[in-house]
Amino acid sequence: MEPSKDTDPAQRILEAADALFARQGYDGVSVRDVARAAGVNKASVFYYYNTKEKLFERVMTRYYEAHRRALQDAFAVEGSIHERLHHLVDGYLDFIVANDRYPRLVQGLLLSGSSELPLVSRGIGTLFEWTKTSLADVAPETGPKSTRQIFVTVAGAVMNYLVYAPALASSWGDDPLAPASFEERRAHLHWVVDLMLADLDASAPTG
Amino acid sequence: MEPSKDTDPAQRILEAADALFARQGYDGVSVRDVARAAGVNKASVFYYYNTKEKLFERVMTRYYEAHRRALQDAFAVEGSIHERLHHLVDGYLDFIVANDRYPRLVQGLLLSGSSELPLVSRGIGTLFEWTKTSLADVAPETGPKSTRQIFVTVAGAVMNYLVYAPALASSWGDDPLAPASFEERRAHLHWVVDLMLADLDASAPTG
Amino acid sequence: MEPSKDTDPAQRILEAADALFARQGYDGVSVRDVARAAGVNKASVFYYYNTKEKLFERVMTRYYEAHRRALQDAFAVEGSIHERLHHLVDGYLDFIVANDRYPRLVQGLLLSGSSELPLVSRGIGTLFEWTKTSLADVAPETGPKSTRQIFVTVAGAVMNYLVYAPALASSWGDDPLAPASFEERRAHLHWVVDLMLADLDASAPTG
Amino acid sequence: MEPSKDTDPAQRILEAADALFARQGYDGVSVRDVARAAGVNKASVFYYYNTKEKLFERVMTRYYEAHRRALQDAFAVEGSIHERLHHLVDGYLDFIVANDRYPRLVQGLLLSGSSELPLVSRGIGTLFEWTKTSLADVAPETGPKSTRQIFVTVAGAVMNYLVYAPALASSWGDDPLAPASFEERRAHLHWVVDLMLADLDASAPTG
DNA sequence: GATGAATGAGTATTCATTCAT
DNA sequence: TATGAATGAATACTCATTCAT
Repeated sequence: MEPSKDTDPAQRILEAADALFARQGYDGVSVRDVARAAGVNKASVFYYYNTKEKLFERVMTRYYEAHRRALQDAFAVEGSIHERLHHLVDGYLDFIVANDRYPRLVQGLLLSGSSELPLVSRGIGTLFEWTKTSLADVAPETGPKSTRQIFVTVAGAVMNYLVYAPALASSWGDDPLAPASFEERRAHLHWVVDLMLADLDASAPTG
Repeated sequence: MEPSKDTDPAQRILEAADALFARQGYDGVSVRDVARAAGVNKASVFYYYNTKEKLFERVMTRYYEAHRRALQDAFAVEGSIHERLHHLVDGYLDFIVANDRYPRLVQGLLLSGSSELPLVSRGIGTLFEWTKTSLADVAPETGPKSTRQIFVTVAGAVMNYLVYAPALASSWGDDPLAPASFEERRAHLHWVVDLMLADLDASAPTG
Repeated sequence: MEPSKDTDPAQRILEAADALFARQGYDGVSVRDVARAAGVNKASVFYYYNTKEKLFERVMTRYYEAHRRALQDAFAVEGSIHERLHHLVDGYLDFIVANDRYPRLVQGLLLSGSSELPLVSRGIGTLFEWTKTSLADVAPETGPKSTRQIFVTVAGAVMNYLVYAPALASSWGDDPLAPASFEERRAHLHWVVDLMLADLDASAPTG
Repeated sequence: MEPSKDTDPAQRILEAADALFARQGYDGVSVRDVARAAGVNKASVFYYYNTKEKLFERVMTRYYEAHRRALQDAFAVEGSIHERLHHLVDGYLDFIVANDRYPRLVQGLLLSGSSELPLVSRGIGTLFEWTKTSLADVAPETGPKSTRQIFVTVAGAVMNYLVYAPALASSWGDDPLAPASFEERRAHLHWVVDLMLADLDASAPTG
């Protein structure tokens, strides 16, 4: 947990900021906290990142990049709609598992009314567009079974799991953050997606 | 939105705090902000609520109360499992629509690592227990189709809609906060719940 | 320790203020503290005593009165110089024992550079004059054996005992505030006074 | 008295705090006062000393150190009991004269019921132990002529002189803080100590 | 006679940020 | 490249006091 003194200070600062922002939110973290956690002087944080806000942006930008790449890869796979959607969900979930601070950071942003909100919106928008493309022939544009409703449900089901986990831990049984729980979650999401797709196929066999 | 000078100042403070905490989060709001928004002296906030934290607790307690009542009523309805679950989802959604700041407040709490977390956990836990009772004969305790997975998905689908709304607005088409959108959302949730219940019935025809 | 609700509120306030000022000093006590300890509304303190400062003055005035009376009585006794001085010391000590908050209050005043200082000075001055009268034929006006030096030593020896007591308790053995300790102190003071008087008699047998 | 702008700010702050705390007591001094008196920004006080309390502790610690050294030196001197006690009194008095704020600071502490009280107690306790050692063969452990009674009288006679001085000034004649007055005081204390020792020798001729 | 409500001025402390070195 | 020193503005909170009732 101690910052290894021999790595790039800029990197150490970024990593410390990442962890702290995810745990306590933007307002809950002071530059002093970050500096201490990174094992550098407070002024160094400003030396490398100019302002607290820009530091936060850098933390987020890394994730946006990784997020975009992960979903692009997942989307690029060939196959049936079922297969492609499963891939998308899996890719999303894998990304979240590998970057488990991301959901908390994004939600924090969503709640703060920050000026960064457009960036998040754009990220979500892109994902939404891909989903729309995937489901174009299957789901309607509006209505209870519309892509947009499905999207919110599934995206929320992926993201929210991580945010709710601490509050669920007590009534949950197993640790919701243990690998086994993640696999159960993945299977659950596949089940839900399959149910929706099957019903869409059945009710609109025209596509 | 301007505070009507002739209503109870304690109430005006509470309402202002409610709005501000929901919009900017606990750390993002200063007592000065609250006082200004309520049109009272800063010291008056302390006169009525002693500390910022207690003020926040009062804001939350009101919601917890209302939340509990809403769900209790929804749960008390007789009928088949389908009907009862629909009622539960409807009650939840109605509550959220009527108290549209609540999801943001709760999420803010979940993200801040605040000391109030246990209170939220308890609230979520209660709701989880009711869901478990409702689904006792239908869904297993663990696995992809378990009550706990269904619970996270459905509860998240209800709560998150409000949190994501601002980020979705641009790629959404209609305003996600318009009454019509809420009804579409409600129908969607019913659809999803029905799909899951139907599949559970089919795969475990014991009920 | 609870204030008996049926006594005069003005009295209850005065008593509470007395105890608190003695324990925590003027600045260490808030009007809220006094009101709470007296079991009255904060505004009542102002109703009866106008300001915190005037309340403090009232607390002190009571003591000045009692102090003056006690010493006057002690001084009025006929007899030899030895006897009169013993009486003075005894009267002083009795007064202190009966009003054990007084030394702390006076010292607090002395240290605060308060505007009440002249009042204290006057009280001490009176006592000094009496002592001077008593010793007029025995002790010189200046020098190591002067009345003024004797006065400071003896007065300080009486007053300070109460102020140092809490700090002494640990290395003392017995409780310095127990009655037996007070009697030991009294005997000690008599011893010291007698030693000084005897020496004065011996060295200046002219009086 | 004006802070010379070119000396170490930390030192200037300490010196200003020292003077102010001695004059007005801990509660009577605000950090703003200290900063202004030291000619630095208010935040600088916290930069150097973290909290008002720690600043105060630093002020006191310096004195404790000096106090301890002064008395240790005074005690280390060889000679008869008379000589050693004279040295102790002289050392104490010299220290007080050189550090004339110390008595007021200590008394302020004694009167505030502060949490630092144990530190003062320890300081006084050490001095008491030395006195006990010095008088072991001469004075009893309890009773009117006991070391503990002598200690309180003499220590109080030294310390209190400085605290009473302002209140005495008017009825005193000369300025009690003038060097000549201090020498008169010193001689007086020697006289008193000698009287007590002589009497102890006479009544218990074992030494 | 007594008090609930209200407040302006003040408290200690934290913060993001700048800058000389 | 890195940092110790310094600060203006803000923070939560307390206080003695006033006043309408």
